[in-house]
Amino acid sequence: MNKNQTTIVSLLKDRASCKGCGLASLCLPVGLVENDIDKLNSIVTRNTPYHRGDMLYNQGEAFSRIFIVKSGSVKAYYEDKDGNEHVVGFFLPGELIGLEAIHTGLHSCSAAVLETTAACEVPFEDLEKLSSELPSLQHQLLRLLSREVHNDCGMVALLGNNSAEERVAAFLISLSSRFQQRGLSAHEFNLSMSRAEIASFLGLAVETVSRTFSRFQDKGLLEAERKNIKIMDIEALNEIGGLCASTAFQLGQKHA
Amino acid sequence: MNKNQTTIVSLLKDRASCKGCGLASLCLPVGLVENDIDKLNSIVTRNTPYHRGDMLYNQGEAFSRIFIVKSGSVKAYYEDKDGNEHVVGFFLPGELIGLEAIHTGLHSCSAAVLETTAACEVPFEDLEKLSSELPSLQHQLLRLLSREVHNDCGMVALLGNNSAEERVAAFLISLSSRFQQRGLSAHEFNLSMSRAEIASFLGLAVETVSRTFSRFQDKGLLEAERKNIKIMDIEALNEIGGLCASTAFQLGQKHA
DNA sequence: AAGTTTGGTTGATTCACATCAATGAAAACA
DNA sequence: TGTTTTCATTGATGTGAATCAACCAAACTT
Repeated sequence: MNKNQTTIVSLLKDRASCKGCGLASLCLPVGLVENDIDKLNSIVTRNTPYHRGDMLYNQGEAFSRIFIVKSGSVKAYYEDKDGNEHVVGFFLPGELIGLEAIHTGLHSCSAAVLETTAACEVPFEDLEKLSSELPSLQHQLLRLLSREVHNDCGMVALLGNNSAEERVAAFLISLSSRFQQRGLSAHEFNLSMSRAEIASFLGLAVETVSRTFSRFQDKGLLEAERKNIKIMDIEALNEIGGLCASTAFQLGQKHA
Repeated sequence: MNKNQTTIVSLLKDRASCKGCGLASLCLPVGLVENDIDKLNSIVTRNTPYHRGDMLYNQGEAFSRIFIVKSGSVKAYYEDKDGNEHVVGFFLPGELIGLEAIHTGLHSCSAAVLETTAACEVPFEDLEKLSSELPSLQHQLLRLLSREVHNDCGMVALLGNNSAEERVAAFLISLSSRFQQRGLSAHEFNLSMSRAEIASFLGLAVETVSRTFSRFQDKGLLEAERKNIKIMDIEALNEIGGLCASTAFQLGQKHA
């Protein structure tokens, strides 16, 4: 094996480990030294890719592990007694899924994959154990849980106080800024979720979401061609939806 | 000092420490052995009582410590750019306040006391440090953060999908069960928050909350005499509001 | 390539809740 | 004790978004 081959092999290894992961700056490794990242890596499983409709876990299931989106996207939802689905969150790369279940030990919602998605899996017991050995990891885990609380507070504020236009604008702003954080375009992106899923998440009817998209398009704020969204006037959208939940809540990091 | 006096003194000491606190089974000490509770106790400050309107912290303030309600109650809210107040949560004894701020290091909302209230104060740095020494404490801290996520998810579901009647019923059920958990009556209690604060939290107008109370009263589900609430038919209320956010979310522990 | 299904858009109608307005009753204050 | 202020209730009216309904365009079938 010559030197070049060694380099390639080790690069490939890195790509498939926490160390080489491009999301490390958003995820659990934040603040960890290289040696500790290796320890974290040793408790992480990388599954074969999931496809649209695949479930990470189901409502009612026992909690044993958290998932982290590596690429693709995931929705969290629960089914009510009539079997209606209610979306409570969307997850993008670097975001942790399943945190709501630590408390009771049971998942209170289901997590379904929205498109071809890679995810890391971390047994929670192992994560807890390692966290008590590595203060930095404990710190980041607490921060990520807090991020979730923060974002959910923002959603409560949004759903409690804002109009359909404000909700949709806030949703688009949120996605845009999260894509940007991940090195993607803030101005053009594809939605992995349907209008119905957006509507469910925002507490609106599908028709209202559709009409709001059309109205924004008429005003020249964006161009929506099915799943493809081009944001033309991000300032104006921000004006409508960005500040309504106030500067206090940047719904930036996770859902909405 | 005779033996009786010694006993009384140590009892009083206990009352003012985590060890003797009646809320220990809901709060951070869960799962800790006596010796570890003492360590926890050593980083907790018990402030002189707060009064209605006093602030625990203000939106925008730097985060340094969490609060835990010992008696009384607290609301969390944020002010939008127009100065309107939006309630995002109510906290009862044993519930942790300020968790949303760990992530950014800044409080994204304000916390105001609703009635004469005692609260414990825990410097977060100390709590983190102690948590990495005591795995049980780390575990409970994670559980309490997760409880918050869980409850907020429930609120998102409630606000996104349910009618005014369902929201008010769910709110009352939630309070009722939380009072019961704390050894108080599930059937009769006093609201520490105004109708306007309830309305803000539930994303409704004051008038709608008031009318809904009246309608419930007409149906014989409850008797509301200003702040005093007597629940007459908890089953029926559960039927309206309890199951709507499904069995998945018991909004029981924290905020409505 | 025609038929079927699914997802999205648009229009017409309805309704639940917000808003506006007035009144009453309890605290708060002088 | 009267006055002011605040909070809760109830009624009348208006409206934003849900619902109902039709249609269109992709995407999937065979």
